[in-house]
Amino acid sequence: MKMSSRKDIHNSDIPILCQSCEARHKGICGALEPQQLVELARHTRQVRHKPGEELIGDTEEVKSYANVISGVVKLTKMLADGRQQVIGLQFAPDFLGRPFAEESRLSAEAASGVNLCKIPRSALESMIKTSPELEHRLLMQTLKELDLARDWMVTLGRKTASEKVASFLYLIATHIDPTKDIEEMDSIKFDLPLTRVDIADFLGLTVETISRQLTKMRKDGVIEIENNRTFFVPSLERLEDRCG
Amino acid sequence: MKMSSRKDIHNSDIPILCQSCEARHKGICGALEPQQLVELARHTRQVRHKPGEELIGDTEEVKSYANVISGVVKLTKMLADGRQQVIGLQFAPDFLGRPFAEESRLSAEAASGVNLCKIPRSALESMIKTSPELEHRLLMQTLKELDLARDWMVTLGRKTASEKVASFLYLIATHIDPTKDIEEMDSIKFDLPLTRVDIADFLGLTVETISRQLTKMRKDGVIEIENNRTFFVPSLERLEDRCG
DNA sequence: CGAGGCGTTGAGCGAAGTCAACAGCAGTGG
DNA sequence: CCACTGCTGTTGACTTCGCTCAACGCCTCG
Repeated sequence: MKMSSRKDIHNSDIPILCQSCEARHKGICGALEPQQLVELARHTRQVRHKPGEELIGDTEEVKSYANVISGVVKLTKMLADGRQQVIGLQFAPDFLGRPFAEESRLSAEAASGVNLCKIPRSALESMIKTSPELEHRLLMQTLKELDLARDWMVTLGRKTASEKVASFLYLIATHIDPTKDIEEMDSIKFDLPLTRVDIADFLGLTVETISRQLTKMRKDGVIEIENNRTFFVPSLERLEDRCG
Repeated sequence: MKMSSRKDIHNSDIPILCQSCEARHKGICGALEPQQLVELARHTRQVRHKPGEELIGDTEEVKSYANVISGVVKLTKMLADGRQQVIGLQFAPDFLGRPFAEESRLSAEAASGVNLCKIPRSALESMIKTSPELEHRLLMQTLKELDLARDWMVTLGRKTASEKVASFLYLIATHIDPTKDIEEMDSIKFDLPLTRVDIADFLGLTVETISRQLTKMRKDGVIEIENNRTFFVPSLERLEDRCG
């Protein structure tokens, strides 16, 4: 069986699943033979979710995986007494779901409007058995998420409130539009996919602190805010300087 | 080629590499044919490290992977101004190293005395190409680490100082001895593999706070301390109650 | 119009940080 | 042998950052 070259595989910025596989080299689909593509397409379907809709609940049985086509998905965990922590955000073209787990150990919720490409668990797992390349891509995606989680642990553990907020805005600014090249940008305008409460839960802070820090950054000219949700960053570099 | 059953594979509590492969079913070795085992043994070698020795530095080129045979390895990241965060601990039989990365994005240091089974990067990566089962085990290990990292994000972001310290002690108590079954234990005695400074860097706190919280837990009878490093937990259940 | 959700701002408080002193211990060298 | 140094850990006094509580403004929706 023909396989794509190692070089291609090392590119971690690829969707794992993708129903419309025009750009085969960018998807998991790139690892599949034509007949496998047909097989895949028989099982996947695109679904749309409104902001706030729960995609999968804690301790819920995992019945399907998905690929984020557009929008932002929020992953959260809760303590027994209700304290909540957002443990990750997923942007297009991330893979959604915990492979080989009987049940989810976290909740996933649409933060913004979200388009997903869903595939039943059994279908993906049986395709993995026949296509090692598929599993390799899953491994690359998981390694990428582990890297991000570890970066965020530094933010949670060792940064001040204002550094945390700056880091959050920087993360969103550089991930919200998967078509843009981060290197080539200086200023950027975007819509926040999260409420202030969500941001607080992501950063381990309170809403009030978020609000105060945003006001401070606005007064310092690092950001401009329209309509509470639309942000403009005149200099990404200056924002990065505030990330600690 | 014969492969072990899916059921076996789902057991995440297996060493990935293991030079002395007597217990083949427990290692990555279980995925290999006899002639591959011989091939593996030609490349691996066991090394011993004293506490505090650096195993791999930030931005250092990755030349080999390793499996933790005994002891505890501390993974850390640092901010530009020197603030440090411990982003993970690795116990036997964890796999050490970031597959498919050109350079390390973190530092690894022996926290206690550590025995490793090292394998050159090229040797492992070429074996992966011929044995998909090997890659599957790597995926399972990475998923396990991702789960742990996300659990710890909740601790870092949403727990109080005393809950953090309790959570840390609980983590150590339940992981320090890989041969013990957690379910069957109530009381336990163990040596801390980390200094107070390390604990502080793991929990996003200061040494002073660690010290004060430990003193408080000792006065409350949740723990007993001998020689600063040797801890006794009379009731794991009571410790767990303090984890939040 | 009022209700409810989301966001901002202020006043006061408290948990954790900072700074400083000190104790215990291992190593070292006169 | 003891003085000296350096490292780790503890404790106390004081400060401060971020939390709590409360009020209020601004939307949207019914």
